[in-house]
Amino acid sequence: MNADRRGSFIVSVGDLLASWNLPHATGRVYGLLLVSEVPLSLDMIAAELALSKGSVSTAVRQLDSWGLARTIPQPGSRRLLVEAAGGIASLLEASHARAKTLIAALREGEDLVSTDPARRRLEDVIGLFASYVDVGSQMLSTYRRQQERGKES
Amino acid sequence: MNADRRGSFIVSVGDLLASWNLPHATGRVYGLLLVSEVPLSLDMIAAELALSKGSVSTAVRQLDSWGLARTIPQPGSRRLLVEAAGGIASLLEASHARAKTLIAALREGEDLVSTDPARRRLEDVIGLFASYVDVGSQMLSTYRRQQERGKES
DNA sequence: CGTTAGATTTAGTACGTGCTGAATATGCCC
DNA sequence: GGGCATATTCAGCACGTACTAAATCTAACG
Repeated sequence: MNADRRGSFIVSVGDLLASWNLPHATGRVYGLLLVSEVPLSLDMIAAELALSKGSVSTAVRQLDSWGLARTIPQPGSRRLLVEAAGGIASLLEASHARAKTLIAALREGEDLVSTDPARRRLEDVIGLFASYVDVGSQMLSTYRRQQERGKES
Repeated sequence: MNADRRGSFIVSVGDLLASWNLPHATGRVYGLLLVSEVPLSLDMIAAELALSKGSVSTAVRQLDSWGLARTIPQPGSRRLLVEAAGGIASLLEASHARAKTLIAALREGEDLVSTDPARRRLEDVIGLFASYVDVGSQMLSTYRRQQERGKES
């Protein structure tokens, strides 16, 4: 049945966002939005995902604040429709920001150890982590550039 | 004072490992090992980090299982000494492994949505995440190669 | 063997966090 | 303004998880 695949897709997206420390429920809402062809109301979301209206409300606001969803007010009603708004790029960038302050803190302590087997080990760990973050950042910025190009056409 | 810098370095390493879902205490143990010139006993670790012996024991075993520390048995005593063993590379690789099964699950659901504004959006999200993981993997494997080269000299 | 020094395991506890349901706020229409 | 529909906020609860302290296990040495 197809509802199964839909369901497992949705929980996968939940896992994905959970790995960036968003609540699983919030991630599932995003997953649902991604596979929906049309914008959804909060009640529909709550019904399909078996969540309370309260949870859905906060989840949507979180998604909105991360740029993962946008809410469309309906003229003549208080009802909001919600749709996915592209990119997890902002999530990745946020975690990079955290990572960079972390790297700075590590560098700060780098000269606490001076003699050599330990010193090399330390530099190696910090260096690896730093270049890991770097390569991700680079990739993100080229992605951003491509996206801009796509828009202006 | 220098103990402060030492301390904040240690909690930074704790934060770092915590971002890979290891307990903060475990991460702090790793941090302490990184800035120690000599191997430490479990009791010393417990004393310096104000942790119970039990916590330190499990923390060390976790680190060992991730290849982040190794334990050195002392002949003629039951006491173990512990030292840092390089690389967070294995942590990164593990999270990549998780990410790849995740990507597979997402691809599985990709054709749940067929008509086009939604379809493109979905492909974009999955594609970005996939290439993000890819670039990290590549970087890790070149790192591994360099390390091998360093060893064999 | 018994004792001692240490590491490991286990039961219990405390804490953070996310979800629910109810209460409250806000906008819409008459 | 009153009443209705919908969204938001908040207090309370439930659950997972990590830490502690005590009990248990294991090895070394007399």
